[in-house]
Amino acid sequence: MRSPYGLQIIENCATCPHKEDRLFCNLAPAALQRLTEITGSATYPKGATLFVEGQPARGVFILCSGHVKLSTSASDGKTLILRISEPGDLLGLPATISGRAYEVTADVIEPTQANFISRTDFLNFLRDHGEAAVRVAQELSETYQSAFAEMRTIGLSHSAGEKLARFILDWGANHKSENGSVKFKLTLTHEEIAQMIGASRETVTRVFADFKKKNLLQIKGSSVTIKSQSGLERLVQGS
Amino acid sequence: MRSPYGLQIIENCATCPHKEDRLFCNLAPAALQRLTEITGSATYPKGATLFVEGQPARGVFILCSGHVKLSTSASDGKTLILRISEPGDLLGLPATISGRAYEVTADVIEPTQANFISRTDFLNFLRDHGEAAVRVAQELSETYQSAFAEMRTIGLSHSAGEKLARFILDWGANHKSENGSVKFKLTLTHEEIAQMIGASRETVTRVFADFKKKNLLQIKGSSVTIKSQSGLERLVQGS
DNA sequence: ACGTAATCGTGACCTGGGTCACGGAATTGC
DNA sequence: GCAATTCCGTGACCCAGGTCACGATTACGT
Repeated sequence: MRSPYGLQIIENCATCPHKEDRLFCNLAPAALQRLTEITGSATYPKGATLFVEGQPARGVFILCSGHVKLSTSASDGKTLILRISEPGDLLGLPATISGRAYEVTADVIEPTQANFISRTDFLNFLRDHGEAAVRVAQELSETYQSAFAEMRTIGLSHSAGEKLARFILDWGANHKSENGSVKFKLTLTHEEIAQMIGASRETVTRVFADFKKKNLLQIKGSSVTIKSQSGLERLVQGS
Repeated sequence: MRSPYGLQIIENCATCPHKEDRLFCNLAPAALQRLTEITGSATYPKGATLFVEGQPARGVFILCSGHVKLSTSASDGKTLILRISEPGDLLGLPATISGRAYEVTADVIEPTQANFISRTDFLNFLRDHGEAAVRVAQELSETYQSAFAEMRTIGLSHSAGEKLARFILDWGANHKSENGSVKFKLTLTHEEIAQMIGASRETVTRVFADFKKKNLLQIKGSSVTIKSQSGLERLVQGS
């Protein structure tokens, strides 16, 4: 079965590749059963928007495949990208739980399949299954702590070079490729990277050029190779 | 009964003035009973530290009275103050739930009474009382969303003036005093304010002077009066 | 009250990086 | 495979605000 966007559909959670390592795995069978009953699945093309910052929370999305960009933007149009979500992530959790508005905007950046659970269904489910509620609290705590780490690197304003180095190291760690050497595809535009580290597009270009000149990185098209992990790490720690 | 620091001690949660509006109020009596069993109380002098960023989480603190400063700091010594906690707040919740290290440092800035619940006791309590777990998830979500709002104002770097204006409006909103006009005590040093908005001490001084000159504020010692709410609000919204 | 330490006020200076303005390279769409 | 768009690279300019330096004030301990 294929979606309109050439996306392989994952039939249900039992066969989902993220079954093992994610939030609601080893719950009691009854809980799992209930969960599948209240879950609806859908696919989205690149460019679709799951929800928008400020919109009242409708419910949570569980990312099955594809990538989604979470961002927030100021009145003057400036945008800050907070995270690129991976399959297995829950989107819109804090807003759904607290009942406030979504605090970020979620844009699909590549064809994506996601499950949806409405707010009321989800809250009832949690109330009936304490174990799941604790799991959710844990997930929230972790989200909080990473958002927080993010915030530190932006807030305690390091230089643009430091922030970019940190970003590359993080990205490399999550997108390790095969052969041992740290080489990966960086599918974001300079503009997007700029928005992730809180800098301008031009600065990103310049710092990349600088890193290349200093032999910290090698860049060919969208593929990046880290030539000197230690060099980047040295940049990250203050001074 | 008085503590060594001249602090009025609150005997137990039943008589606590925050009983009504806080996290674990209208729980089932059994849950409340269990909660008091696992809660220990203590008082702390100004300057004491409840926990330090990076330390493994021991448990949560419930602030009964006094104020606690939550901050994080970078290797180069720069500090970012995230929040001044008020009585009724839970401190160290995300770290305690997730089992990771405390993500902030909590320093007592005025004599304080706080209750403590150890991590294992707390987790067991949550598992046994699903309703409380949902409550905790809500609290986490809200903490997350405010931290997040904080992050936006710092990250989408507005000018120092904008950030200070926003800070003053927020502070004023939470510390409204009597007579209708917005006048309040600002018990923080310029240094601390600087750390809250991510600026240097001198800049804070200068912007304050500027606001005073523009008749937005009136400052006498540590008491601040907002002369033109609308003027400040105009500064806040971009451009 | 008095000395010490912490805070505040202000000027001079300097720089990181934002902004503007292009032209060239690379994708994308038809 | 050609046009249109989007992205990348780079120079010129500039300014908000960080840093340093130092003196004036205020708060605090004993």
